[in-house]
Amino acid sequence: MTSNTPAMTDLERLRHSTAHVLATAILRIWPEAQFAAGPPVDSGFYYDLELPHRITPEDFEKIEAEMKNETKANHLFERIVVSREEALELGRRGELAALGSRSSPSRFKLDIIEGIPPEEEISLYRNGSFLDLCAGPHVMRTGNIGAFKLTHVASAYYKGDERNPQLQRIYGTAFKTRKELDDYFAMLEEAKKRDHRKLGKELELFTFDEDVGPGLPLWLPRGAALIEELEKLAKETEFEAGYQRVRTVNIARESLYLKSGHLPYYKDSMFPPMTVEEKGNPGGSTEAIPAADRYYLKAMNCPHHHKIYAALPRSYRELPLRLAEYGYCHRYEQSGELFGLMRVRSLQMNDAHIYCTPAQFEAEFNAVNQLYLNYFKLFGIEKYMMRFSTHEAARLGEKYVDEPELWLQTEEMVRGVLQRSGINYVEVPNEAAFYGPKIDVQVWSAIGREFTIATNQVDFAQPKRFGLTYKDRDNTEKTPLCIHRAPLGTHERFIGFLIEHYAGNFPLWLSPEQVRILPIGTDAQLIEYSRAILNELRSKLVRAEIDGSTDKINGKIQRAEQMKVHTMLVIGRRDMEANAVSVRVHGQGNVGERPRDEAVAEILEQIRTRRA
RNA sequence: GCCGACGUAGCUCAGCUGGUAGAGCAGCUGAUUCGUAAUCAGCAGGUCACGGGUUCGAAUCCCGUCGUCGGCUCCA
Repeated sequence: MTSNTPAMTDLERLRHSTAHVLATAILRIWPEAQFAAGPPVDSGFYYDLELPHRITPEDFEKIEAEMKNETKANHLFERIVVSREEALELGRRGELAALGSRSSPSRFKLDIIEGIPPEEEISLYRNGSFLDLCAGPHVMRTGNIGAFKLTHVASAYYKGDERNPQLQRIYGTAFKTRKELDDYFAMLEEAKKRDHRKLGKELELFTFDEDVGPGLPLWLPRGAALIEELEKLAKETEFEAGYQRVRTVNIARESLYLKSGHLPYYKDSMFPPMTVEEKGNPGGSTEAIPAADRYYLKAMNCPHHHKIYAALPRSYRELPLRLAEYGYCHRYEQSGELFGLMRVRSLQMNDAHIYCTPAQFEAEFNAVNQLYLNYFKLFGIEKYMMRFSTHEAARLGEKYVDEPELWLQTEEMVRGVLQRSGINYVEVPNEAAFYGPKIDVQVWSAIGREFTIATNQVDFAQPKRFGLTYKDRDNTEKTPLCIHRAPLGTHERFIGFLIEHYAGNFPLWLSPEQVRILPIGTDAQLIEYSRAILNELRSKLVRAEIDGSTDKINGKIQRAEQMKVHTMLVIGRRDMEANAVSVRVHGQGNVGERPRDEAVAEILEQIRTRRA
């Protein structure tokens, strides 16, 4: 609210105005409330405030009633331009974000005024007796706000800095019409059904257990099937693209992470080390052995991969060298950050490191971006955004390795790749990895949450730290560039995303249970026929099951549908006699009788081509 | 990590202002020849997250711990 009239959509304008109405209502009930910022957000608006009374959802009704009074009064939103001195004076008298003069100054508003650049105009908005520091814009009158509702309370640090006081943040949403508001809440209800945590439980994909630990998912057989399919996809794709697979261990000595530079930059995100005392020598030698050593659980694969690079002398002829691994990493995320599968402490990354010469960089970096696009096409992901994160010169040596020229040089290379390939991207300063600039890919889950699903990072720092070199054409040793990439992110987050993306209705190739055979009745001959089909499918590596329960056929169908089994083969006497099966597809219902061989062939083809 | 809310059978949930727990589904047993979204009956299943405290008495009140969720900072 401190910049010049920012561009706002009509809906944002309406919601921002609702935030003012919210503040008006709160002051009617709690006149001592102090307000900070109240902007519109994607799903509505919020206003941050400081108040001794803890606002709970039970207070919402009362607050909404006051808000209603304010919209009924249909006050004009009046814009008033003041001088900096006038604004400060009003703030000192407590008249900003207030209904009139108060004993205590409007402390947050005063602080906000301090932050407004001197050349910028300072504006206030008044609706009825409520006056607030605000850049606007607003709707004409409070009565123009069609329908609103408060949704939840949360806490937030002032200006998002944990050293600042914690404020109460009240969230709400608003629309032009009642119907749009109702539709919005109906949509939220629908979205809840897609929540990967709910579906993960219902479809028996994964579980968390207190004894195992927070943020450490256990994959049930049906979830593990999803993992295996993704790995198969990645292995095939990467093999074709010239990657080589490697395998590395889960722990390493402290010295590895000191060398990589992770420890100073990344320590907070790693599990604390374990101290190992080497006792004696199994070989029986009496020679002294280093006493104690600290080992860390690996939080990333790169240092291990660098060691694999270093294991052999490298020639320019071998480059680009692409080392890939689906390694397990462990990161000590803050407890408050954990969120279903989307934010966990143990993760399996679709990781690879590409070592290349500067001349090869553009082609390699671009190939990785293209890999993303191919994957997105396969999964039908249409909405995504590439974020190009760069360094901040002021934080060299602290957040970023102190190599000013290399930063500028590699950032320019990445920018060039992006521009020449015509990919849509946004550039965000001060968000790079400590070792180089990067591209993150953001996607939106069905619930509307934004996630970083993939990453493509340049690393000019670690190869040097590890002393990685290659013998170039001119017989000199040179340091390669390294690209860290994870197009499918981690299994945990990617599968969490896919669950919501498909609402649990996976395409056949991914489906945890691809086919379920449902015999009608328990006739011995029929069971034998059904089992023969089951065995045939399994011999072709199809994840097929048979429902051998004594339920009636409707009951069997119900259970299979509830588990979202992709293809159901209903088999009765009629089918058996015709050497056929009746095919039912989840989401489509009965698609009719098919000759057995044809039905099997069709299933295999659909899996082979990973058809949606 | 910080602020707040929540934590009852495998799952979804009931249990009012304290009087030592209930349903449906799933599970088990038995019966049921059933053609495209639930066949019937019986049985079994809970130290009400964990640990303290208040009380004659606590799933219900208080404190602590753990976990989950909504946010804040952070990230794949």
